[in-house]
Amino acid sequence: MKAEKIPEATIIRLSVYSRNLQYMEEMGITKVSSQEIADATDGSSAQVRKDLAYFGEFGTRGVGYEVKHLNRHLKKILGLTKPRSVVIVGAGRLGKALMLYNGFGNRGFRVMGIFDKDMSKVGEQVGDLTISPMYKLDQFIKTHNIQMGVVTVPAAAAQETVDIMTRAGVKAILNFAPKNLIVADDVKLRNVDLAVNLEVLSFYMGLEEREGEK
Amino acid sequence: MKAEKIPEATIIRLSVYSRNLQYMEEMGITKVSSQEIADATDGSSAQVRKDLAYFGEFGTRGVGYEVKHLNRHLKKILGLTKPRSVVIVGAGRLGKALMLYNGFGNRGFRVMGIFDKDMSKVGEQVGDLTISPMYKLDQFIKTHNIQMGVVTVPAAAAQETVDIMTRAGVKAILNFAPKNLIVADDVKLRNVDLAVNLEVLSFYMGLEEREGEK
DNA sequence: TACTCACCGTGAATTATATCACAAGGATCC
DNA sequence: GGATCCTTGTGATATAATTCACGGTGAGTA
Ligand SMILES: NC(=O)c1ccc[n+]([C@@H]2O[C@H](COP(=O)([O-])OP(=O)(O)OC[C@H]3O[C@@H](n4cnc5c(N)ncnc54)[C@H](O)[C@@H]3O)[C@@H](O)[C@H]2O)c1
Ligand SMILES: NC(=O)c1ccc[n+]([C@@H]2O[C@H](COP(=O)([O-])OP(=O)(O)OC[C@H]3O[C@@H](n4cnc5c(N)ncnc54)[C@H](O)[C@@H]3O)[C@@H](O)[C@H]2O)c1
Repeated sequence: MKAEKIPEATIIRLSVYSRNLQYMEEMGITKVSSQEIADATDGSSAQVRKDLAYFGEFGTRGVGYEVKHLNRHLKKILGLTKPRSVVIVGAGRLGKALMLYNGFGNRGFRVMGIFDKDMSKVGEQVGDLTISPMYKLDQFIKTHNIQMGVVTVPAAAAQETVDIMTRAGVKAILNFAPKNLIVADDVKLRNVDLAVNLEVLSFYMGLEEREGEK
Repeated sequence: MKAEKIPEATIIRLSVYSRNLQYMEEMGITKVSSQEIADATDGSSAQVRKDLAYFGEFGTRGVGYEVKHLNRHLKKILGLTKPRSVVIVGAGRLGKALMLYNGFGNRGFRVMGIFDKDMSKVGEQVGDLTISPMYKLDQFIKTHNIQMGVVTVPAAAAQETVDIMTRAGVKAILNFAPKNLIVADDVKLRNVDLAVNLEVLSFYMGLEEREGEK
């Protein structure tokens, strides 16, 4: 792999390519061209090839890519070959929905625990896990060597939650709370913000509406 | 407003600025500098000013911005002054969680209906709405002039769902299904993909691990 | 083996986005 | 009312990402 810095947009696309290759694999398709990958993921074939070029040469000139082979490499690049252990903190509506989501497991992510502060929820069964109290979180992360945390607590509690997680050793966090969180440099943080997504859509709708007025 | 093309990244940041200005407003803070906005949203002050500059001049040199005034303008830009009506299709775990989410309403989004194909779910109460059957969706969108759709059905059903929505007149779609959807040019689509987010985190964790090996 | 074809891999050109740095201008104080 | 701050607004500059376009190379064919 080249030492070059890789755009995050490339990583996002690799994940989407991999998902589509997965579908192709399941459908029994064995070879694919950069153009076909582009069509399936609405991008350009040049973009597909550029993205892959950061990591090596996976295709055969004049032929294309072998679906299984390419997907195996993409999964390797994305770190999906070794299982990733995850905890969810905040067993509310969203936390439980994520807990019960199947799409999790079949990509190598294992939800090992779900935690909540509310003692009336502690003990409740969610899928095949039981909601645990917050005071057990630190020890749980250390004992089970948890690598990733998902934050589904209210915004006001999000910072204290990630502080506990990172102090215990979590190295990556997916945050659903609408709050800008602060983490150490060696911890990777991503925010999923529903409101922001809706507001971006709302902005573009506004543009169309103004067009219409003219 | 200038006719220039505005980066999507700018729109995303404006939404985040607005959220933080909202908090400031609620805390009684009346003035703020681009630097302070940058600190709250981890960006740079130059970035904040550039973003705002696409839409006009909102500050006072030597002083900064009036929180209320700036936030009012940002909301206007984002189209949050007129209420946006929304339907959710797919009353599963995720659809219900979104339905019951408060963060929706206080930014001008009104969930007007929730639909599902499964007749055993139809009639069920979710918050103050009742789950409706799919055959009513088209008429509902037309009658209530629904502008936005949220897709929380399984991937296999996502394309047919957006087809119904767009044919009925929906102009913007937020899709949670892990599927690349096709929509007409005048319909704005955004995808929220949990798996992609986790995989991006996984990738960066992989980089750290390789560092460690050296 | 030689010839053709198809499609990858990649440097170069283009376009987009972010940062820098400073002149412009309003507020405040004497 | 003039001098002094301070922070905005913005052109210029730097960096990053995408698209273009074509040379290189393996596969298939006869
Ligand atoms: N529900 C959605 O559709 C949705 C969408 C986008 C973002 N979000 C965000 O996700 C978060 C959760 O949303 P939700 O709808 O599931 O809310 P919820 O109120 O249903 O769940 C929050 C849970 O967090 C627990 N909690 C509160 N403080 C805690 C603490 N300090 N430590 C541990 N647990 C704590 C609560 O007991 C509760 O069970 C919120 O930040 C919300 O803004 C939700
Ligand atoms: N649950 C999560 O945390 C999560 C996270 C990311 C993405 N997603 C995606 O969101 C979608 C929903 O996930 P979920 O966990 O809520 O699943 P779910 O199975 O709980 O809910 C799906 C709902 O859609 C309904 N449905 C199926 N086909 C339909 C059709 N043709 N028209 C209308 N309704 C139909 C089903 O009856 C069901 O109620 C899936 O595409 C999933 O991949 C879920």
